[in-house]
Amino acid sequence: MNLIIAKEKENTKLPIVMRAALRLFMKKGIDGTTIKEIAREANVAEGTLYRHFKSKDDLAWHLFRAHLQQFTQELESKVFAEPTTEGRVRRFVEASFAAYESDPELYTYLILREHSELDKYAREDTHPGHIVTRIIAEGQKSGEIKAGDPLILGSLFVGGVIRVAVVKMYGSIREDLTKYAGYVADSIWEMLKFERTTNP
Amino acid sequence: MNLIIAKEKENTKLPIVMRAALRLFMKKGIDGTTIKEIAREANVAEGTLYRHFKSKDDLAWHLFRAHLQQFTQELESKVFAEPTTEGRVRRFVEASFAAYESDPELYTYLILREHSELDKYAREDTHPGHIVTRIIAEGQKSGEIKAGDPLILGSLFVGGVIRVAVVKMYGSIREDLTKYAGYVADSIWEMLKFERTTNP
Amino acid sequence: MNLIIAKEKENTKLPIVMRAALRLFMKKGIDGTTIKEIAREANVAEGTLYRHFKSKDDLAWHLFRAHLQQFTQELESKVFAEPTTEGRVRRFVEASFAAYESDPELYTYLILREHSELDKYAREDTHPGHIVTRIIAEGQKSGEIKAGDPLILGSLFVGGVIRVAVVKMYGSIREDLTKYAGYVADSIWEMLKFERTTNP
Amino acid sequence: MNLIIAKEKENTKLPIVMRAALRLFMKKGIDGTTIKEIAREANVAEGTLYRHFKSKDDLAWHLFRAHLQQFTQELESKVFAEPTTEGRVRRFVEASFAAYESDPELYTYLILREHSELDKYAREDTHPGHIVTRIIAEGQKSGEIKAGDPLILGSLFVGGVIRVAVVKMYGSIREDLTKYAGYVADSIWEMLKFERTTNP
DNA sequence: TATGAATGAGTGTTCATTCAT
DNA sequence: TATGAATGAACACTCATTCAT
Repeated sequence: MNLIIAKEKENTKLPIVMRAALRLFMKKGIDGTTIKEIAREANVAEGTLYRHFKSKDDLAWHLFRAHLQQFTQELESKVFAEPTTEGRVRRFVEASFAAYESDPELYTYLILREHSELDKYAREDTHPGHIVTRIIAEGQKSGEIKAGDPLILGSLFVGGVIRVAVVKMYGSIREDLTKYAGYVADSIWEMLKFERTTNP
Repeated sequence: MNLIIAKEKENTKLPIVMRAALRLFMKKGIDGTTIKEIAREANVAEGTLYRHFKSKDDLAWHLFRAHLQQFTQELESKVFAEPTTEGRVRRFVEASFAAYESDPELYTYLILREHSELDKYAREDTHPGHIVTRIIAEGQKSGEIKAGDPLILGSLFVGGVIRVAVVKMYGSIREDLTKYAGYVADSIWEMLKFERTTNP
Repeated sequence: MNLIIAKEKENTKLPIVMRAALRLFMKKGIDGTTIKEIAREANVAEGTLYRHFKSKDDLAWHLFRAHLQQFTQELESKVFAEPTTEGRVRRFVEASFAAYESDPELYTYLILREHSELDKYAREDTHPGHIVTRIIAEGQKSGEIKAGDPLILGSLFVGGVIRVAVVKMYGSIREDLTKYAGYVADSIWEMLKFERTTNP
Repeated sequence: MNLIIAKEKENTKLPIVMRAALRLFMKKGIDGTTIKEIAREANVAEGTLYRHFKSKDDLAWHLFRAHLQQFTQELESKVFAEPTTEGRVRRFVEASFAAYESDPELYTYLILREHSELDKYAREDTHPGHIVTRIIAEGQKSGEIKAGDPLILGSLFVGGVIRVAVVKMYGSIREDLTKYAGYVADSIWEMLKFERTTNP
């Protein structure tokens, strides 16, 4: 997981600018970050930003949209490569935690922070929450997952995964999240699975 | 659940101002909201705000801190009035959903939005996540909850609850959340409970 | 001839700001004048301008439109109070020169400078040129003025008057323009009048 | 009448750049036009402009000065080739209108627009107004033109000619100006000529 | 000669805050 | 207590100009 847009124009200052903006947006929010700060963090003149983006909002939006889309697509293809629902749940958790660890700044910006500044653009349609809903819905059809509104079950699932990452982000967890992936996946599976009544 | 500070001085413009600020902060973030907007929303002159608060930050912080503390305390006493862990889980879910429904603006401001602007003040110590961690830890001691890092299990628990509220906030859920409380509590309990092996 | 808008709110800094802006716009053009300069000239903070006008353009436009309209209306009523066409021509010249001398800054801003910045708004409809065209047209109908396109004759008339003021503005003329009014009116009248062929 | 500087180096991008700048300066003023816009209009990179001109001001000034000088000189020699004053007046009007029609953009830039941005350079010395003043002065000496301040009479003369062109520029006149040259010249001559009293 | 990314001083504008009324 | 005009530092953004390629 890495800044994809930045790779297009590698011989300009674009990647440096994007990484600087990402770091600051993540830490202080979009409204809370000034152009001056981004320029300073990137060791670049203020005007340089405007060669690549029409406005600060445009920068924030590109950073958000393109990467979230890519992340969600990769996640989706990984997850649905698994045949069983239980395997899919496990994969989702593993891939999410791996993504966090491989680029905590980007993952935090995309998934963990609520950017009310971006509400004016539609934000929900590419969220990984949709993948989870699909896992649930298909699992219910095949009888692997218990009955219930997929939106609710999906929220319990994805909310748990996100929250673990948030707690790590705030510093309460020291170890690599991937260490917990198995345990987390098992726990979530207990919640979702269709309980076959055992015979007397 | 109601704006308590506001009740202290009912004959001034304070409650109107606070409610206006809350609504705007929730919708557009703290940095994204201007004093002018708050004044306009409250039908008050700009200077008037400074009779009641030292600064915009002060307003945001009071709004946040006092209500979060009150909310967390009420929640804690309700939850631990229950003797069994399963009952506590149920109570937590019910009270959270009820709080959302009784004042969605306040709940969103306190719990659902990440306010990076408030990071300068400590924010974690009064979060309902702490209640959950305590439920888990005590439940493990009494053998009702399965083994595992309470921080992780607590995150799965509280993350699920929060996520359901977020999804409702974004408009994907129509019904009153309290309708789902039982189902959600059951599901979470499946995830947390100590599994007694049924057979010899 | 004086700043009319400014009179509405005499206890604010509005009149000072308008006069300062007028002076600078006249001297350096609208685009060539900065907000900082206006503020400095008016001994006022930059932000103050924005309490009274939405933008620099808005200021320039109000300054232009309202005063041009008032000037044109006053001129029109003065001119058409005269019964004869020759009297009207004389009145137009006198009133124009008097207006220049009573407030050269305002007259220059309104009439003498071409503000390409204001082209986006319609500019022609309230110009004194329209008065002149009407004088000509009515004079032709009554037989006092010779035949010919009123637009052309009107342009010769008003262009001459304007040019005299421009030359004075650039400093080539020392005396008060009103001194020349009679001579100028006579000259223009020679150009416009219907020439009765004198009998042998 | 054509862009002469442009002809010097016909194999470079210079003429295209100058024509583009002229068009934009005329439409939006010098301050109102950016280097980026000129470059875009000329299909040239921004940096390219600086091969040919030291600065934007330099470009504007060259465009103005060289062409105005050439225009004025041509006009002057045409006018004073005429022996009679009445012929000179006629020639001045004809040549001015012909110049407008052959290159309205250039004529507008040179004569019709007031460029306060160029005030820092002396602007008056090559203006066609000077030709007119000379026509008047010589005509008075020879008894063909009536008494009066040549500056005033000249302003009435040249102001009329300019105003007709301005009105055409703003679109109120449809026909070719040269069609009106005779009528305009006659009218102006009525205003200027020495009136011989016809009878005893 | 031509390019266009980079620069940074400067622009118009915003906005939290102050203060005379 | 309440007002809203005034403030000025800070903001997002522009643009003439430079420079490595």
